Order: sequence, then C-alpha cells, then structure tokens
Amino acid sequence: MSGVRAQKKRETRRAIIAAAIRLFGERGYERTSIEDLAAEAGVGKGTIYGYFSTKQEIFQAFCGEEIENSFRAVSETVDPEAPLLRQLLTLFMLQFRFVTKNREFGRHLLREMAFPKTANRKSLEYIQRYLDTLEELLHRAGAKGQLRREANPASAAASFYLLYVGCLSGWYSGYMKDQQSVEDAMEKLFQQALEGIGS
Amino acid sequence: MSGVRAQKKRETRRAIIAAAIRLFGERGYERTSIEDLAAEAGVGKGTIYGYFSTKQEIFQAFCGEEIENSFRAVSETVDPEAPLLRQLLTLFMLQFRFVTKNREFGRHLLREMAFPKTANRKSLEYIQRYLDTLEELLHRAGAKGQLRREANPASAAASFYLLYVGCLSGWYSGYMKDQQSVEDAMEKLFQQALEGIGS
DNA sequence: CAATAAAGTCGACCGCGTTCGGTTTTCTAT
DNA sequence: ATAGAAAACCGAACGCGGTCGACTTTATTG
Repeated sequence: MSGVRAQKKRETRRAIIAAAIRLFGERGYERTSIEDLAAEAGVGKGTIYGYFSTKQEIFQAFCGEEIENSFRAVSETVDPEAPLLRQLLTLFMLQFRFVTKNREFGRHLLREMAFPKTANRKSLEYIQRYLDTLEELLHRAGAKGQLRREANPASAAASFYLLYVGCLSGWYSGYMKDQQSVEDAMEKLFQQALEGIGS
Repeated sequence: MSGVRAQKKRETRRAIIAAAIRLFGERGYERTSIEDLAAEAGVGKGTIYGYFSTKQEIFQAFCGEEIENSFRAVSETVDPEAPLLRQLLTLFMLQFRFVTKNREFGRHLLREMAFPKTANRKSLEYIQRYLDTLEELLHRAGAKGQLRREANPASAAASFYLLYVGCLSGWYSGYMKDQQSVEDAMEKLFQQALEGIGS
C-alpha cells in the first residue's frame, strides 16, 4: 500500500519525458538516440521500454505539451470579430510559424498524424482538436450569416484543415520555399474554397 | 572504349531495380532488407550503394513504374464527357483502389511525397504529374462552361489534389474505415469545393 | 520476519540501414 | 603486353531501435 513503487514509477516517467523535451528540443528527433534519452534520464536503455513501447510514443508524449501551448497561443490571438478569411489565416499562420521554427519536429508530427504506421488514438485526437477549433469558428461565422445556408460546418472545417496541411506539405516538399509564398497560397486556396469553383 | 564496364553497370542497375520490384511487390518495403535485395540481384550489400545512396531511393525507382501504370489506367477509364464531379471521383477512386491494394506501399509513398525527409526532385515530379492531369481536366471543364469565370484552373487543381490526399490521410489515420466512407467523404468535399462555402 | 511472488531494471544482443577499407576488375598509356 | 590509375565490388563493422533474460527491488503472505 505504501506506493513507494508507484511514486518511483511516476518520477521515472517524468524524468524520461523531461529528457525528451530537453534533447528532442535541442537536437531534434532523429538526432536523439534512445540511449541518449536513457542517459539523460539516468536509467538504463531497457528501462525506457517499460514506460514507452516505442520511440514514437515518447515523441507523442513530448508533442502533447507543445501542441497544447500552440493552441493556447491561437485562442489568445485570433480576433472573433474579424472576417472569416482573416481569422482562418491568423489561426493557421500562427501554427505555421511555429512549425517553421521547429521544422524537424513538425515534419515528424505531420507524418505521423497524416500517415501513421499504425492507426493510433493520439493522432486522431490531435486532428480532432483542430477540427473542433475550426468548427466552432465556422459556427460563429455561420451565425453572422457569413456562410451559405447549405454549408455544413463539419465538412467545411475538414476542407480548411486539409488545405492547411496541404500547404504545409507544399512547403516541406519544396513546392513553396518561403513563408510568404505559403501564406499567399493559403489565402488563395481559402478564398477559392469560400467562393467555390464550379458555376 | 569497349564499354564493358558501362554495360555491366547498366545491367547491375537493372538487376537491382528488378529485385526491388520483385521483393517490394511481394513483401513490401519494410519487410525487404537491403541484403535481401543484394542477394536477389546477385551482388554484395555494399555494391547497392554504388547505385543508390539510400533505400528510399531504390523505392523511388520502383515507384516510377507503378505510378506510370496507374496513370495509364486513369487515362483509359475517365470519360471526358461525364460531369466534372464524376470525372474527378472516377480518377481519384481509381487511384485510391490501387492504394488500398498496396497499403504499405501507398503509405510510404505518400509520406515521402507530402513530407519528405529532404526535399527532392522525384517527389515534386509525382505531384506535378497529378496537378497537370487535373489542370487539363479542369481546363476542358472550363471550356464547357462548367467553371466560374474567375476560377483559376491551377489553384483549383491544387485544391482537389489536396482534398484527395487529405481523404487518403483520413483513411490511413483511421478517421474513415472503409472504401465507401472514403468515397462519400471525397464526394462531399469535392461538391463543397465546387459550390463554395461562403455566402 | 522469512519466503515467495511480482514488478522493475539493466546491458548484452539482434536485425537493419549505411559506411569504410581493402581487394578485384576494367581502362588507359606506353 | 604491361604497369599504373580508376572504377567497381564486397563483406566486416558501426550506430540505432527494439528485445531478452538474468538480476535487483518491492510487495505479499503466513
């Protein structure tokens, strides 16, 4: 009943995550080996696998915090009175600027969110987080009559999210080189999504 | 001047690609080791790296053929007289069905196309291949008055492409489980892209 | 307080992608 | 034909993610 064991477990777990935040943050994901993490956390290599079954899983724990921070920034910055297009651009460019500062981190996260090796709860949670934020934003816009009657907020949210991820992809694959072109592309695509393509 | 050397090089290169097509096709990318490829091609492990600097690169050579085939199928099946939405769905569902039959292959390819470790020409080529096909298709539709006046075929093509890739992503991440839901989602998103979201 | 079970720890070890250095084969110039 | 240079070849060796089984620490039971 003493919980000495449970206590220790929690401490060790935290130590590993702390090591991950330190080292992933400094050197990036690929350049940090499990042994590095183990050493930094003061445990043996094998021990890590008693807490996380894969390096990827450690990465996800690390992500949790980063993502939370980035969404906090969003809710503080986006002006709910601005025009819809402006709101969307503010939201996504904020996220994008974060990604540009953590290119490796972002690439790895996006890969795992978009095309995970094995479907996992965490990836879906992150996506859902985006979709919820967007849906709410769209819902407000709808209430102000800025949307078509027939428009479905859920699938509209999905569209914007996918176009955003697509712009990131364009940046990562070298299709667009600098921040400005990404912003321009995003604006164009969003505009087009609002206006519609067909006649 | 005899070219014995050059001849051999070409043969070896082909042997490696042939081995890749065999083994990647049979067991998939991850389950095929470089040593397997080397053995199948009848060369030493190190030799492979005289021809390809990375396993990924071998994969891309392999992709070249597969992608070519899949586009051939597209141009044979899509009916240029059908309504635009129908054409788009036919095109993409054909590609998607190919992917469902080669899940690992598709995941690997999409990862590398969307978020490559290092920006590379090949990824851009494949993307461009899609965009060109779409742009032409849209151009034809425009000529028949099926598009808005102001619509820009290039960015419209980009939208559809990104929405398509996004639907694949939804399938890979487990957001949508079966082929039918992917098709439904795609139809909904395309329809929405044509009609527009805003008022 | 033993004695036994259960949980946790660890580093040697495996398989794989990639690198390296020595060896063999082909080319070139006399 | 032959010596020397260049290219190509190969498998041993490295680094890394992940596994295994022996060992240590904590919990449980009578």
